[in-house]
Order: sequence, then C-alpha cells, then structure tokens
Amino acid sequence: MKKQKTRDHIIEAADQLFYQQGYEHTSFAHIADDVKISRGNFYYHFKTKDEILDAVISARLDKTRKMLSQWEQGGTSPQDRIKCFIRILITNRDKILNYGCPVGTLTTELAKLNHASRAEANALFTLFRCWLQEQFIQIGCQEDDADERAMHLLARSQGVATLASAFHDAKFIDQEVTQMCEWVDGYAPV
Amino acid sequence: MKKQKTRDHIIEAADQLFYQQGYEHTSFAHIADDVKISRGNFYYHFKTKDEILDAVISARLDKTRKMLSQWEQGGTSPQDRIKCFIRILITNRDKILNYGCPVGTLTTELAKLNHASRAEANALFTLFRCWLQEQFIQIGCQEDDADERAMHLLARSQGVATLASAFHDAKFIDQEVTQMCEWVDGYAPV
DNA sequence: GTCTATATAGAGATAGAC
DNA sequence: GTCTATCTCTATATAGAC
Repeated sequence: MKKQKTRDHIIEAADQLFYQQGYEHTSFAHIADDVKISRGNFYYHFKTKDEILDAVISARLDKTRKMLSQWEQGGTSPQDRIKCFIRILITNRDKILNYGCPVGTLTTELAKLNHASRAEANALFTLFRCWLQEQFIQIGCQEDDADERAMHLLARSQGVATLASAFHDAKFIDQEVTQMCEWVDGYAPV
Repeated sequence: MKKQKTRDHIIEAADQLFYQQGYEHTSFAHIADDVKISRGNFYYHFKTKDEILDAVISARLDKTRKMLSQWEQGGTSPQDRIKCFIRILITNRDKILNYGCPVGTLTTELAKLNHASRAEANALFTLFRCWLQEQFIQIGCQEDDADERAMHLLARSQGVATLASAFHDAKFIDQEVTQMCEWVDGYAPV
C-alpha cells in the first residue's frame, strides 16, 4: 500500500495531463517531470504507456463509482439525484471551459486512435448511463424509456461541455443546466 | 488552377485522415501514402504540418458556407431550414458512428493541443451558430433568444454525435433527431 | 526503487538530383 | 513538380549501476 506512493503519483499526474493535453500528446518525460522522477524510474512502475492509460481509466472508474454512490445517499428523491449529475457541469465549470468533459474527450480520442482501451474508457459512460437509468426507473419510467432519458441527459451534458469549451462560455453552461433541471422536474412522480 | 491538382489531393486526403484519426496522430507519411506521392514532394506543396491543417480548415469552411447557402435556398420555412441542419446527423450517420462530428472532434483536439489554429477551427462552429441564429430570428425570436436556441441545437447535435459514436448506436441518432425536429416545430410562427 | 546512459523507431523537415 | 537521401529531434523503451 504505502509502497505504491510513487505509482499513485504517476497515475494522478497522468490523469491530469491526459485530461488537459490528451493521451497521445502527453509524453513520459512530461509525466516524469510532474512527478519529479526520472524517465528510467518510470518504467519500474509501468512497462508501457498503455499500462498507464489503463491505470488512469481504472482510477477514474473507481472515483466515479464512489461519486455515484455518494449521490445515491445524498439525494432525497430520484429527481434530486439526477440533478446532482447535471450540476457537475457547474462544479467543474472552470475545467470544462478549458478542457471539456474528461469522459467525452478521452473516449473520442481513443476512438480516433482505435486504441485497445477504448472499451474501458466507454465503461465510464456506461457507469453514468446505468446510474441515470436507475434513477429514471425510480421516478416511474419503464426500463427502455428510462435508458432513453439517461442517454438524452448524457448527450446534452456532452454537448454543453463541447460548446462551452469551444466558445469559452460559462453563461451557456448555467443556462443549459437550468433547462435540464427543469426538464427533470417535468418528470416528477408519474 | 489545374496546376494545384496534387495540392488539392493532399488537402482532401489530409481532411479525411484528420477526421478519422485525428490531426496529431496523422503523419506526413500516411497522407503521402494516400495521395501516392513521396514525402519529399509533399514539402513542395506545404512547408509545415500546420499549413496543411489551415488549408483543411479553410476547405471545410468553404464547403460549409456552400452547404448553408444551399439550405438557405432549399427550405421553404426557417423551420424547414433548421431541420436541414438537424438531419445532417442522419445524412452522415455512418461516419458519425465511427468518428464523431468532424467539427466537434477537431476543435476539441486543437483545444487540448493549444494549437495556433484553434480559433480557425472554432469559426466552423460560429458559421453554424450564426446561420441557425438567423433562422430563429426569421421565426420571430429576439436576437439573444435566437442565439440561445442556436447554441442549444448545436450542443444537442454535438452530444448526440459523441454518445452515438461511443456506443455505436444508430437508433439513438434517429430518436434524438426526431425529438429535435419536434422541438423546432414547437417554435412555429409566433 | 531510483538513477544515468543508451538503443531504436518514427516524426517533421531539408537538400539537391532529375 | 516529383523524387531519393539525409538531417534532426523527440518519443517509447531497455540495460545496468547504485
């Protein structure tokens, strides 16, 4: 556990850099610089760049699962829980304005690279999708309908992140978040 | 004009490859291979990779302007013209399922690379944004309101492309296109 | 576990012949 | 206008000392 301190630092630095600069554009040298270790030492912890990517995705999956289960406990109604999801656009506004959505931009990049870990990255989307579907089911939606709404919300969040980043427009995020929250409240107890 | 045949071939090949594999991931060698010229000849036409990117963006801007002015003539009502925009998701469905939206994925990549041509790529978004705004004004919206709706539609299209690509889900595109078309018709003559 | 030094491959870019 | 040959730089990855 304690022995893996450097390894964890590498994962954390890689996570940030992959998000800010993209996976391919980020070099070992850059990560090593951030962690303040030599490039040689690097390979003691990870044999290939792909291994770091897998570790980063794995860490993001863990973090996301924890976040979702926290929302699960926090919200009093499924609508409230869904609004927790919508409001991450506000919580992470500054980062989104600069680098877009960490999930969307990674999956898009890996798709273009036709990368082996593409499926793992997509699992991040699936995590949100299934969680949202479950909330819509609790509202009273049928399974298919709930999934459709989950996808709808995911897509809107993605679009908002992309456009807000392109135009560096914080106000647009706020507007759309408000609209999405209203949309969710429109599906109040059926 | 006729002398630029090779140059045009390069731009066209680069355009496709940048879309399918991303800008950074596409090498001169790959483009040259596609065009069936040597890497050396390449540099007669373009001195740097950035120059090709600018030429590609410029070509995309031209093509987009032509497409928008065609829609301008084709549609009988502003609603119809806006639906032309929405339906490109259907027209380009197969490519979108594989590579996402060419505008969104390029601007996102250039943003992460902090590339000098980032603004030029964003101009592609602006082209659609202003055109859509104009249509909403013709429907009867105020200027600010029209822009808000333009951004809203752009964002939804982006989100649909991103999610459809991640889950390789053609049906999702169709569903969302239907919903967006209904949304537009909801803004019939005010 | 961390370092320095080095191997190897691929990229962008140039020079000069044809 | 197109080619071959080559330069240079940077990236991933390895070897071996400490």
